[in-house]
Amino acid sequence: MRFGTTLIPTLKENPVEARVESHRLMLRAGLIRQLGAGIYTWLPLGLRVLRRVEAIVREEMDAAGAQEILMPAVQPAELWQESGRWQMYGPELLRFKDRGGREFCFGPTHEEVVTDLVRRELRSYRDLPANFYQIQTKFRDEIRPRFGIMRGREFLMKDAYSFDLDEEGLEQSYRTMVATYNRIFERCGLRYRAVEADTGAIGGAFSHEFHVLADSGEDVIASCEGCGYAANLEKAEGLATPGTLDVPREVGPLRKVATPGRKTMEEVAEFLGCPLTGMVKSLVVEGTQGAFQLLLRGDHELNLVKAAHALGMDGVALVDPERAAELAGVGVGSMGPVGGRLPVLADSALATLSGFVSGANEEGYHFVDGVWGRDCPMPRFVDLRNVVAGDQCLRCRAAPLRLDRGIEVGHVFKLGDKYTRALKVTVQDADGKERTPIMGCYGIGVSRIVAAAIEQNHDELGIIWPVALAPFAVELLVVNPREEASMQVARSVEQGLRQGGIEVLMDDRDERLGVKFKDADLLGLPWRAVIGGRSLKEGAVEIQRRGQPDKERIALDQVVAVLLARVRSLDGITRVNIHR
RNA sequence: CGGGGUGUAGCGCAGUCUGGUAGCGCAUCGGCUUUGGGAGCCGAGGGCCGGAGGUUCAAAUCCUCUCACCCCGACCA
Repeated sequence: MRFGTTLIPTLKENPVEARVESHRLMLRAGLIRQLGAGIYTWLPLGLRVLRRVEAIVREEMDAAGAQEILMPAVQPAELWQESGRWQMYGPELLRFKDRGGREFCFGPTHEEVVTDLVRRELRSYRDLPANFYQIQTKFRDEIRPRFGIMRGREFLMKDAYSFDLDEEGLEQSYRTMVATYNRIFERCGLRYRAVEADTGAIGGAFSHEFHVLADSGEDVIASCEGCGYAANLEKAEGLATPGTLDVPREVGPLRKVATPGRKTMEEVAEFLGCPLTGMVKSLVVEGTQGAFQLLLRGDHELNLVKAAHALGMDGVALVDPERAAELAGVGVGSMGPVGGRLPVLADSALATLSGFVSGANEEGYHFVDGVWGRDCPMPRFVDLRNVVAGDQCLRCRAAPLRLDRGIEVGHVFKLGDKYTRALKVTVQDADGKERTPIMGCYGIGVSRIVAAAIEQNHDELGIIWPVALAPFAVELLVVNPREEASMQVARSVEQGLRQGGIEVLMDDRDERLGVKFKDADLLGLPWRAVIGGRSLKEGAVEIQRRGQPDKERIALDQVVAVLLARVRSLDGITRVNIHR
């Protein structure tokens, strides 16, 4: 492909609206253009990357025995009413009517459609297991789209749905998908981590997320360097590092001390000379089952997902200070477990505390030397907090947890019979009895992978594509395209590489050299070959790996062979063909 | 949804407070020079000032309404 005749509108300046590197670079390198909030056009170069991700996903899904289909993006409301999600889904679901006034939505996901398909077409246990997937444009009317492609409203997703007769079958399907996902992200050349995840409202037993590691990631994931345990922050459990009061000791009687004007944990800790780890923090949450006072160690953070689970609610929210004061009968800076009026739940890390400091449920006072069971009823201790770096791993108890930031690019989970039951799907088993199949569902954010790959692979000059995803493996940079001799060399190298199965981008623009170099750095193709100028005079072509400082001169008759070998060996990754 | 902000040439912005009929840099087009890291000089083209209504002799500028987009906080591939 020729640079000069392709729409690659690179930008010299940084777009003001882009806050993360991937968004900036995708705009600057001319991969995408914004049409509306969270809605983007993919330009030729960006589309090629998208197609590469798709191709890898397809190959691996097909190899795993999944069948590709393509379901409608527009879905009738009836199906969603049947599953109950028409009411449940909320404003994120884009709804509209056709000319006849019939209601539809633009699919944010396709459980209903695929389940409907299966109920119509599959009759027998012999039709199972089955796994259908598609690569489809989805739309979710996000509260706040941001970071460009990373959190757009319209996005490209691979979604797959497995159907099995029983739990063992589902387990097998699930394992296959986890293995497939590992291969997919490895082939993409990304540094990623698979982590255990919360199953959310659907409540299935098992769920994993796949995160591309990047400092700018919106999610936090915890992992153990000893045993390999990894989970997202919502789910991760750890053993808190003991504080100074976590040792059995003689504790005097409960004392009430004046702490005028001290509200925050830090203020009280400093005033009383007590470590944060010896303090009990009270937070008020409210949900469908009412309000509760949650207790955490002074240095810990509440995890709302865990709180909801512990309280048996779908979700809970931290209430604002006014509401908290109203519910607890005392201001937020003065609450404590001793003599409070709300039902209490305590974080496990508090169980070993002897002689804690807490609010006295009286404005301007705190209690010192509180003891569970003596000064207040023994609370129920459960995991309520976010782990912090350095907590001990609960699985192996031999190594600390570390925290990293990640971008969620894949999610697999066991759905169970939620949809097959709601839509009354049955197949006959070997005994002729009707059985309800159980489902697994498996998503990959295809377009998000493109952004995540850039987020993970760039420098101050531009993108540094992993070979597997690069829109082209090689850029041929023609120093002076008006020199017929240069162009002849360029064309023959281009042809040689193409015959070797590698597509190239030839920058044949009549631009100043500096412009072409800058654009080459920005686009970030893995190899750059400079044709012309001083090297060509010596019968050579200069090649350079993007991101590496050293340049090599290769004799003209060797260029094609060398580049082919280099591209094929890079990262040990085979590039797949994206066209036809 | 709440809070803040911006819409003026393809991009980035000034002009708005204090009304007088639109400007700068980059990009584009032409010419000359230059040619291994975003060139220099000369010249040119391009703007219903987001939209609608109002005030005024006169509106990018003041008023009202509206639309879009961006940013900051609670949600998710």
